[in-house]
Amino acid sequence: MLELAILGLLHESPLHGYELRQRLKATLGSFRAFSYGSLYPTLGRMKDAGHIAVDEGDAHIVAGAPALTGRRGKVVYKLTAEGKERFAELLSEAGPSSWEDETFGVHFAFFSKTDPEVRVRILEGRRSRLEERREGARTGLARTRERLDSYTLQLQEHGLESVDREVRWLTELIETERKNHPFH
Amino acid sequence: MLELAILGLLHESPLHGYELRQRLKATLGSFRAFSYGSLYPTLGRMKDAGHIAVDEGDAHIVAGAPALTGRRGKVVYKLTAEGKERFAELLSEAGPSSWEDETFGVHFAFFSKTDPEVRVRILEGRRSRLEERREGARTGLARTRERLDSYTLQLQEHGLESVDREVRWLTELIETERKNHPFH
DNA sequence: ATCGCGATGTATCGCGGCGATACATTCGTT
DNA sequence: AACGAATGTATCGCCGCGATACATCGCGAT
Repeated sequence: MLELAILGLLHESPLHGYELRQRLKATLGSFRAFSYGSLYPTLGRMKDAGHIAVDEGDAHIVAGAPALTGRRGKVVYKLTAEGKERFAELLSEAGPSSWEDETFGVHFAFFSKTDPEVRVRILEGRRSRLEERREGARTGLARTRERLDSYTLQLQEHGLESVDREVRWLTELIETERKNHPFH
Repeated sequence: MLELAILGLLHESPLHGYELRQRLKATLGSFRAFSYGSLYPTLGRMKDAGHIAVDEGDAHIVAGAPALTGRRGKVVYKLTAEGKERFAELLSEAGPSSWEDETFGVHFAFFSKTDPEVRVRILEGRRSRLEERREGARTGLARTRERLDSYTLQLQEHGLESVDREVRWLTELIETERKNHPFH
């Protein structure tokens, strides 16, 4: 999931870790963070997979100095050809079962790079999954309403409203999308 | 976090894993799930910690049968005295820094077992953290508004509205809480 | 009667994200 | 010149997740 975001950002220009995180915050805003504890391991994996390449900045390591462990230079990451392929692949996937919920937001942030048909598919997929979830929750609530104490009840009703709001938001987006791309 | 929920449920009656998960779904509803991949390891940890004890149901293991690895009986978990202490401890913690976001919902679900003063403290803590986050996001958005493409923008604005809604919800809850417990 | 299927039931695996932490450098303010 | 905030790289252990495996049980259809 972070992978998708990183590929998307590097698609525009090479960046090093710190910058990447700033851009991540700016792009995803309030709704998602990503700590360094996610970033660096993910970068490592992507590098191993050959999707990104590193440009070790000026390392400045003085050969003579013994046991000089510190002194790290900036490490700039850039997309490889395989990385671009991978990005396109992830953008079109819309993974029905697995990678859900949070992933949607990340993908949505890169919608302008996504094929219009795929956009609608993803929006509708997300919406129908939320609707399922909502119906399940609704009937569950109706069945157990009496047995729940007031706090649990309030929590669930709040949750339901949130899901409902989300569904309405998605519906608006889908309509707009259809208006702009009337075919499919 | 799951730990808190488990302690809360076992507080009422002993349960085995499957039941526990059903109750988890019923109590937390739409907003949180917890898979078995979380449940069983957590139960294991809690058992090691001495917070719960197991009542191995009728095991039905026939001694004579060689290499009969299968045939598992129900495993019933119940709270120990230490577990009850642990539950009280977790309920009062309200962990300011670390365990946030999702944790709040779980804790809220057990609010009726939480001290009224602590309830208000937790609600206010959650609200102020959300407000911080919101202000950060707001100023960030204002600064970068021009540079963002329309999808990113919509995502962030939707996120902001959601946080706003959440804050309003919390404010209502706090007021109700104060009305019912005018002191503190 | 039995066949199969969905619900009940326990459990593990590897992946990936998280908060905390450590450590080094650079830059602006006092 | 001293100091703290921002910049910068990196790792640690914890925990939750989806997938998967496997076994039993009750029940309705053939």
